[in-house]
Amino acid sequence: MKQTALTIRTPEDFDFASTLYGHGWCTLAPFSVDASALALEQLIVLPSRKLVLCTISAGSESLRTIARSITPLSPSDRIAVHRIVSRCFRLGDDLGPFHRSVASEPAYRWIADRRAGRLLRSPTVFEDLVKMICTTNCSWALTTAMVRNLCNSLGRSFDGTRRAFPSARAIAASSEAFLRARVKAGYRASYLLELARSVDSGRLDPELWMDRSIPSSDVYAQLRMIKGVGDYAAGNMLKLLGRYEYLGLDSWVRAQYARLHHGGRRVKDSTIAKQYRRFGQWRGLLFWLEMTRQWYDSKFPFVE
DNA sequence: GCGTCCAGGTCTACC
DNA sequence: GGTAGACCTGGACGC
Repeated sequence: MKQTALTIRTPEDFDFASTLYGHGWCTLAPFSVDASALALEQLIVLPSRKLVLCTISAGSESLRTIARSITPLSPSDRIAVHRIVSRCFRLGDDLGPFHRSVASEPAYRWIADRRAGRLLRSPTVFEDLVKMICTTNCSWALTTAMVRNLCNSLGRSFDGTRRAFPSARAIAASSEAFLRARVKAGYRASYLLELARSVDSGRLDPELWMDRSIPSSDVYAQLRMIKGVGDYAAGNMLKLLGRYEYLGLDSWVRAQYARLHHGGRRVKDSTIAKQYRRFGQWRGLLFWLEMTRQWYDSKFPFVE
């Protein structure tokens, strides 16, 4: 096994724990967390098709990344690791305007203080989209099981114990019956298969949504055309694309909003939307952070 | 042990 | 455009 150490510089307003634990993505394979070492383990597939197991932790104004691979990494492989880790940890996102806009309000000053707002994402938009569909209409435990099953049954093996997230081609080559029986995706199986086949054939290229010149409303509309992607999934996909104009409401945040603002009484979605309208392009991010504030005040729920 | 409910929703048919 | 019912799974809960 070859080992390569990389130091990846982070922005001034970056915080490792806030990014790692800001939502549940760190618990979805092929991510895993070593809570005692405060490190993220991530198995990634490079453009050269090499598999690299990365252990990422906080350094001094940097991410300390140990990359393990079967064969040595070439200079272009090292650049690819740097690019993928930076993308997952949202190092290129400029949250300065957001932090400055909320710092003037006492209730939200903690967001800038905690350098919160970077939501961990996967190496590809396709991977995030598959995972997002797996969060719909089920418990978080089932989501983690479905994603783990996808990796274990269709992902490439690194060392016999760890498997990467499967490519669109690998999922496309499976079948609905397989995705139901082995992945336990249930009725989502047909959605995942159709999505994977669209991406594999080139009919759909989710990476295009990273282009900031495309209006968010257009990306949202394209997401909503995908079977299995409704308001919740589309809204939260946009957050992973760095677009925060949609709230992405689900039963958990609705209940949380009711607890925080209405003594537990449920309110209409339009009431929630009205409450956050004044935060403009940042409303989706501010909403999510307000709903999860207790995680930052006490303990992140994903820490063992 | 068994039945029911519901969880980080979405789709389709129908009105 | 709004709504009812169906849809996989698995854990929690009541009996």
